[in-house]
Parts: sequence; structure tokens; C-alpha cells
Amino acid sequence: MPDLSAAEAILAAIRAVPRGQVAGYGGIARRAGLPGRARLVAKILSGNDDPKLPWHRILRSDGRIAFPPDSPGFVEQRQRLRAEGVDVRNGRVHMPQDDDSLDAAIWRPR
DNA sequence: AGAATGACAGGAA
DNA sequence: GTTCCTGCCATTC
Repeated sequence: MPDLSAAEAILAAIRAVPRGQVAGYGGIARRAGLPGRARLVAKILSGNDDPKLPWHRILRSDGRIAFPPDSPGFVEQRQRLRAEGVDVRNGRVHMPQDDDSLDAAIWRPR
């Protein structure tokens, strides 16, 4: 069976994303100490059942929503993001860059 | 064991 | 700035 610790680390990284902010699968994996496991993050999200988890803040590296443009998941994610003030244009959002200064401000442990 | 699949990433065209 | 193609990881058939 898969490493549950890895899954927990990923979930923790996702929960650490502030409201109104977004992150990429690869970025989450990197923050979880699992570089290169972006697809594992997707696997976790597909199998999660925690309604408290801000899964809608996780996007592809391009900033594109990971669902097909007509699927219910796409619509729901888009609505949730807009509800948090995120500008979603044509299924895409402006992704944050690897600025450690801003990055540290966001990911700072509390 | 080999092939197929998926809420992906990164570089090339 | 976008779309396309190839590479990766882990799981399932």
C-alpha cells in the first residue's frame, strides 16, 4: 500500500494554501517533500473525501483548471475560486511565480 | 511482466 | 501567449 505519510504531507501542504491564493500540483508536491510527484498529488485529490480540504486552490502549472472545460468539477472549482476573489478567465488563473520573498510570506509556518 | 490510465510538468513548435 | 509532444510517477488491467 502507498505511503500514508506522503499523503498526509500532501494534504497538509494543500491545507496550508491561504484563502484566495492558488498553487500548482508540482508546487504542492515540492512543499510536501516529494519533488516530482505532482501526479501523486492529483491521485490524492481524486481520492480525498475531506470537505474541509481547499482542493479548488490547486491548479496545473499553466494555471489551467485540471478538469475538462465542461465537466462539473470544472464548473464547481471555477465558482469556488471566484468566490474567494480569484480572477478566473477562460478556465485559467494567473499563477504565482517562484518569488521566494512572496513565497515565504505565504508558506511561512504559523 | 507489459500496457494503459490519470485532477501533471516542462520544453519545443 | 498557446498548443503540442515527450517524460515521470504510481496504480490498475
